[in-house]
Amino acid sequence: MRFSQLYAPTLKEAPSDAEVISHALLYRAGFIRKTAAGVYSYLPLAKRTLSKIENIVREEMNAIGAQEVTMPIIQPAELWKITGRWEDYGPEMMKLKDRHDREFTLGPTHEEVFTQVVKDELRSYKQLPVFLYQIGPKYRDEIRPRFGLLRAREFIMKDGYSFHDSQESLDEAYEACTRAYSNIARRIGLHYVITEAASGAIGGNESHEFVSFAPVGETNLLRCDRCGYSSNDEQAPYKGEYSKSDDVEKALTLVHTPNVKTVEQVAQFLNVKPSQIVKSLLFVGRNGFVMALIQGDRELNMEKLKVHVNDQSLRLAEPKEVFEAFGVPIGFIGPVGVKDLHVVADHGVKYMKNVVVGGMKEDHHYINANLGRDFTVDSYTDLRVVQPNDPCPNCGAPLSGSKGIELGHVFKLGTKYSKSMNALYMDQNGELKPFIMGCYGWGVSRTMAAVVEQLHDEDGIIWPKSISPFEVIITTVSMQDQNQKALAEKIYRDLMEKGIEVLLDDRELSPGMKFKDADLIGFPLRITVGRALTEGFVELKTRNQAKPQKIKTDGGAVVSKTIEALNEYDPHRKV
RNA sequence: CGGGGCGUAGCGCAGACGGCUUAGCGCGCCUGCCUUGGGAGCAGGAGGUCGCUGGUUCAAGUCCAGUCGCCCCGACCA
Repeated sequence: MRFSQLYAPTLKEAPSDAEVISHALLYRAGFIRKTAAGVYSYLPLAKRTLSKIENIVREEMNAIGAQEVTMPIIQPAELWKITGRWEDYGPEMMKLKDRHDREFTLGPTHEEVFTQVVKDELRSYKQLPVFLYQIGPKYRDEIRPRFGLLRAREFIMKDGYSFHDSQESLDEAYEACTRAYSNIARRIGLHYVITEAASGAIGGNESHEFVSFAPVGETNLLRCDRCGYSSNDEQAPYKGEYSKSDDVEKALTLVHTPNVKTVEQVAQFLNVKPSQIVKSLLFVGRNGFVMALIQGDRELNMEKLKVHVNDQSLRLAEPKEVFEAFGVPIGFIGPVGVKDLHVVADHGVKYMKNVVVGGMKEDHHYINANLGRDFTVDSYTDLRVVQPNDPCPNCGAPLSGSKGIELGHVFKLGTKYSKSMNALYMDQNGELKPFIMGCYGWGVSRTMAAVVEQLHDEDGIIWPKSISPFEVIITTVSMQDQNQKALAEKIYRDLMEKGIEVLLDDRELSPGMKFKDADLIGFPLRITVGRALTEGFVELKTRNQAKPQKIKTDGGAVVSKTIEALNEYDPHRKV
């Protein structure tokens, strides 16, 4: 490819809305343009990189016996109503209607469609297991798209689904996919970790995430340096101590706390520690309100609550809803005197005495409230978000925290979808049984951004060889110089003959602009044909190398040195 | 969806209190000359219904209302 013919509009300045480095660099380097909020167009450079990522994913999936298919993006609402996810997934789905007013969604994920396609054809255990996958666009109407490709409303994903007649068979596919994902991350050149994760709205009982390290990531990682445990903070169980109070129960008292709403404000106003307050949060689910109680200095893990009450549609209640139902602003909600309300508490609440809670009356809180005497709890569970320095659930050592980007997610779904969709096969004993299913996602477009987050410097992107749009760029310093021009052309042809993907910068531009573009786009290797040619040399420089090496132009060394440099190239290393 | 903010040339921005006449600046773009090792220089030039609709006014990018779009913060997940 010749740069003069390449559509790669590079920019000196980043657009003002680019918040994160991957967004700014992919934009400036001419990979992407924004079409709408959270919707991006992929230009030729991006298309090349995305294709390479897709091919790596494809090769690894094929290698474990998964078969590629393409399922429709448009899916009928009925399919989603069968499994109840039209409501559960609800607001996050892009919905549309056809001319007959029939409802559809642009697929955010494809469990229903895959199960539907398979259920009438796979009837015997002899036909199992089957593992299918596809690579294509997905649509999620995010509350707030942001961070460019990292949180888009339209994105490219590989999603796979496996169907089994036994847990052991599912375990095998799950293991295989985990290996495949490790290969993918390794071949792309990402630094990552595999963590235990929450399964969220996808459902199921076991789940792991592949998370690449990045400070802008939205996944909170918890890791144990002693035993190697790692987890998403949505999943990690709290295995620490609960502080137990032996204080004598004092008299319940309603106190005036004007305009004092948050835990911090209450603590300050009443001169108590946040750990002496019980935070009361109201959620709305399909059976109405649920009140959750947790010690004031701890964050509540909504995933844990959803699992505990077995309602994935659970969400934090709007202040308006709360006021309409209870006549109290959210800052003053509390468990004392509530009736006909499902109350769930964190284990820690059991051991607290003389706590501060909302007064269920505007501008009032109770002090010295005590469990059993003043309020009751229907059930207890672990509701805490585990934080750095909490003990490791495995070995008890303090956990450390870091941020990451979720790229891959594997789930053991079990029979959630096959049961509700009546997807049955016949086993050896002639019994009809629901498929045991697994589900495996990998974010392809997100991977491109995640790589940029890990591999860049002040000049631009530093692509790993495996997914760089081109492996080599040849920079012709002066297009007026016929010797330079001719040699650049020759190297260009020689490298292409060896199957190397090379871009020839044959533009009539000042050398500065060519160098800047090359660094910005981030090709692994640059061959400069310039002034050194008068002494019979060209220069060879990897993207992360400070100083170029000079190569004699005669004797075919250029091609061999190029191949050598590409093979040794490690984008993570600064040279 | 709630809160905050922004919409002026392809990009980044300036145009306070209502009036500098013809709405500017930098980058980019076009033409010519010159230049060719880190986003060169000189000269000339093109490009705007000031997001849209309505209102106030002798006069509106500028004030008001509505609307659309976008961005940021807020419990989202590939």
